[in-house]
Amino acid sequence: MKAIELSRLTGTSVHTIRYYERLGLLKVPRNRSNGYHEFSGQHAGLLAFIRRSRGVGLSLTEIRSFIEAIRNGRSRCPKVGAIVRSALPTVERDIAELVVMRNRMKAFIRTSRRRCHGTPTGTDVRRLIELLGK
Amino acid sequence: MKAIELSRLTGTSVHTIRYYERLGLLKVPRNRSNGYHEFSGQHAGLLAFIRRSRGVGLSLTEIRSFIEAIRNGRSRCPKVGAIVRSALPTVERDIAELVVMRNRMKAFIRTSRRRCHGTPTGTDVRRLIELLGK
DNA sequence: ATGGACCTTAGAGTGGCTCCAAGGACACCA
DNA sequence: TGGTGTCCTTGGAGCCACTCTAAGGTCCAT
Repeated sequence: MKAIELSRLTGTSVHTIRYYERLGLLKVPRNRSNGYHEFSGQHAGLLAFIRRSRGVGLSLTEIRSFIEAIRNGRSRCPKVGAIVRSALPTVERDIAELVVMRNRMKAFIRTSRRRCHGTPTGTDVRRLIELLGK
Repeated sequence: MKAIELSRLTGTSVHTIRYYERLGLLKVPRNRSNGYHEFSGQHAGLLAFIRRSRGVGLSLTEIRSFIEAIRNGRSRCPKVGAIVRSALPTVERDIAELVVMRNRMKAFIRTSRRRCHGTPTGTDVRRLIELLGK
C-alpha cells in the first residue's frame, strides 16, 4: 500500500503520515528500486491508534513511548496505565463541556433561524456571546 | 481586577490572556500611573466566550470576527449562523468519538489493574494499541 | 528598605500539523 | 516514443495557538 492509499483508508493526510514517519512513530520499509514507502495493514492499525490517542489528548511523545515499548519487547505496565488513567478525567470533562456546548449551539441555531426570517435586525452575535459566555 | 485574578477566575493562564489582548480580542483599559491592565466582569464574560468557542473548534479569527461585529454595532446574522451551523457536526462527531474512547480507556484500566496485580508480565501496551487501533 | 508576588514589553520556543518546491516514478493513451 | 497526469521523494518553510523567557518596573507586608 502506498501513502495515498493509506491516507484514504485512514482519513489522515499524506502530510501527517509523513510527519509521523519523520518523528519515528511509523517505521516503513521502502521499495528498493524507487524508494517508495510500502505501508501494510499493521501500519494502518498503528496509525489509527495514533490518531485515536491524539484524539483523547495524548501527546506524540507519550504515544511514541508506547510504540517504542512494544518495539523493544517491553510493555512497561505502570507507565502505560498511569498515562491512560491520567488522560481519562480530561476526556470526561471534554465530553461534558462539548455536550453542553452542542445543546447551546443547537438552541442558538433554532432561535436564530426564527429571528432571521422574522425581524431582520436580530442581535445574533450578542445572543451568541451571552449564550456561550457562561 | 488584574491579570492574575482574571486568570484564576476563568482558569486561563495569564500568558493566554495577554496573547488574546495582543490579537485585539480583549481591549482592556490601563491604570494611568503604572500601566497595569484593569479587567472587568465584562472581560471575564468575553474571555469565557472565547474559551468556549475555542473548545468547540472555532478559530481565533472567527471569534474575532464576532467580537468586532458587536464592537461595530453590526450583528451580521448570516455569517454568525453559518459559522455556528458548520461547527456543529464536528462537535457531534467529537462527542461520539470521545464517548467511544472513554469506554475503551475505562475497559483498559479495569483489566490492566487485574493483570498487573496478577501476572507481572502483562502485555499492556499491545492491548492498548489493539483496543484503540480500531 | 527588603523580599516576594505581582506587573509590563518584546521576542523566542513548542507542538502538531500543513504546505511548498524541485525533482523522480509510473501508468496510460496516441 | 512522447505527453499528460497522478503519484512519489526530500528538505525546509509556514501556521495556529499557545507557552515561556528575559529584563526590568510596581506594590505591599513585615
